[in-house]
Amino acid sequence: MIELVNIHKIFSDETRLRIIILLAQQELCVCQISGILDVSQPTISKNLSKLRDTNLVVDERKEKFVYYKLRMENAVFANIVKNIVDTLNEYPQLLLDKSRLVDKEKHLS
Amino acid sequence: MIELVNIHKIFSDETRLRIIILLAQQELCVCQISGILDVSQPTISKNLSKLRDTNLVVDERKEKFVYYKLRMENAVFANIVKNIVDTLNEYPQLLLDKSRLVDKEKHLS
DNA sequence: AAAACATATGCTTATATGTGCATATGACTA
DNA sequence: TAGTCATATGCACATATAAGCATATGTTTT
Repeated sequence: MIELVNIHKIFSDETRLRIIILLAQQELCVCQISGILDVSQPTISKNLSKLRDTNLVVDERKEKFVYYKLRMENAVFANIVKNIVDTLNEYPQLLLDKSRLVDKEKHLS
Repeated sequence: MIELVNIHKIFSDETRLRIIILLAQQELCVCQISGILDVSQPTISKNLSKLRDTNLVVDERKEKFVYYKLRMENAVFANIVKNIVDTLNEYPQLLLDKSRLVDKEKHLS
């Protein structure tokens, strides 16, 4: 019950929601998320810490960067993420974030 | 996007969550909810007001009582409610609330 | 080893939010 | 029409939470 409430609290912040949906596309490091969402590095870092504390992401260092990826073990969490991703067209901001991610990926190739 | 966040805020409070799941069983008046959940009347009333302001419940007066029932038009909201109701066994408090509701109904017959 | 860089964290401030208590409101009833 | 009852609301208070800024931490690279 408390866990149920806490999961919904996680989605009750716009910044955190945007981070989660970005990570639903692929794993990313702090500076990539900060750049794509145009949100300060400490804000991203703190939100990711909260997600890690709730066991909703895992982090892994690769050279200079710390990459975060979603953990989908929690069924409630996974369902909510899936529902949002499946209806992404309804959320312009999330679509924009996703397109920015894709653009940045292109520049790498 | 903001609406998405607001829906999740609705579920981010234990009292409100309990009210919603109770109402998922049947429509109820303020004093019934207050009695079943053992939460003060003003608290129940304020939470119901918030739900009404978000268009998630409707109220209807019948004699001395004001009955509230869920509105299921919002797909995001409806999905979350359904997921919780479908896995109610995982949430002892919600099961207890439901059993208290059933008990009170029995006394009426 | 030192410098540079990515990330994490402490502190502060602003704001939001939940509840208790008292009381207002408004409809039903005698 | 008064009184009673169910519900709503205003105010005060406590708490939670998000973000900014500065800076600490720790790893990599030269």
